[in-house]
Amino acid sequence: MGRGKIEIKKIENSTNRQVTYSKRRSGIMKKAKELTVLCDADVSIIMFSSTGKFSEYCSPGTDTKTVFERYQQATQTNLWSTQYEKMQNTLNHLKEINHNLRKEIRQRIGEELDGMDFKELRGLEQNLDEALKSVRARKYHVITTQTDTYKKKVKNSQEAHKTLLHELDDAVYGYADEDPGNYDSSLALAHGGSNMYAYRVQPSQPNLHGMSYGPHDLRLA
Amino acid sequence: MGRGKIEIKKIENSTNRQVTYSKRRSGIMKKAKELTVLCDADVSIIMFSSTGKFSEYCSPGTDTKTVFERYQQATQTNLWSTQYEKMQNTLNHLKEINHNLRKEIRQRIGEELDGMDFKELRGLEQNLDEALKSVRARKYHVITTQTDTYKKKVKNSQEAHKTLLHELDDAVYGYADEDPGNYDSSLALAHGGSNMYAYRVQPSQPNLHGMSYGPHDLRLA
DNA sequence: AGCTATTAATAACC
DNA sequence: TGGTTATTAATAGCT
Repeated sequence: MGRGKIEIKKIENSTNRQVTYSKRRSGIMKKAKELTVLCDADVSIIMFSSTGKFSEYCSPGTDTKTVFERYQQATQTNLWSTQYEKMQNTLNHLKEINHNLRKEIRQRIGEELDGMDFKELRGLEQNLDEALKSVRARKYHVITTQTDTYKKKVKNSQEAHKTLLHELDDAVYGYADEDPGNYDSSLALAHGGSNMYAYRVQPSQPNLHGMSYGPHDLRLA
Repeated sequence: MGRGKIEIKKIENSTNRQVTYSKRRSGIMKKAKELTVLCDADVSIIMFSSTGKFSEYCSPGTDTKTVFERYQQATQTNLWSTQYEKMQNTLNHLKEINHNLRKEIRQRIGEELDGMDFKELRGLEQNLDEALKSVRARKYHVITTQTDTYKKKVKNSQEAHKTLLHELDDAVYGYADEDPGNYDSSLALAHGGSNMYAYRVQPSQPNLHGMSYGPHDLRLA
């Protein structure tokens, strides 16, 4: 269809090749558009010229990504399956670990003990007992340190106070100072805010519902 | 180009539409082949008819996947990055949760208490104390149940034994029976296998090193 | 699926 | 690139 018939073989003249590419490319694109409209089809065309110039056509009403996903469905060859599966496996692995960690915590809280036999219960009991000792030791360490710190603070304040008083004595007038610090606050802490730790398990129960990744179901239950 | 000019609008007659699709499709595929040869181009065509029938063309010397990767390069749009990022976020989220769960367990074991203030330590102490009570209660429940079960078993065995002896008396010859059951096993359990629970934390430390997903770094630390 | 009158695409030219 | 035109190629309507 031209001034002369041509043989279908590579056009060696580079300029001619470019010209022909350009013209025939628009021809194909036009045909694709017509097919899309006439036959209500979804068409995706991607092409690169010999010089690497990129062109594409995609039917309106869809997009290249969608077409490509349908293509993968149709050819049963998910090009990303390897990556997806690895990720999925990792996610499942983490989920399982998470589950186990949660279970362990529940058991350490004293819940969900039904599945445990005597041996395990005995081990847990000993373990908790030792933990309790550690926590108590640490608690006493902290309260002692804190008390000491306040003692020192008070002592320093008192000395500062004395010094001030001396300085005031040296001067003509004498003022009364304010309370140098709240010595009792550590004890207040010690008795208030009971059972604060109980909330700790709560933030470990994340809301991961409704997360999904297209064809692969990755909801985290 | 036909017996009459046609308007470029959807062909309502389903049969006609199918026929036209089929003819024009082969026309486009032919054009694509010619373009490939004449102009040394890389072409990928994917199409779906209105009935969902899939067809493709791809220039020899490349493949759809490669073309698609070049397409992504050309358009600067990694179509999977969104999905990857979502997954990555989920993985990071899970990792963080995991980390927190582990930390909580370590604290419940009596380790890593340095960062905790007095209030928290006091809460944890109370919590552990209650847990310990629950575990002990459960332990006693289990051992009691187990002991009762064995008692009943032994009783039943003894009665069976008696019955057998009576039957043997009725017969002419008398046989000595075997040990009817290991009554002591529950007590053996009670004293053996100490601290079995201590190993429990171990399997919660998975080896997830060296996992990666191409351009996105998904190692799980 | 074939046939063919007719339209559409395009090779060679500017 | 973009336009013109002689010519070939695609295809609409029919069987």
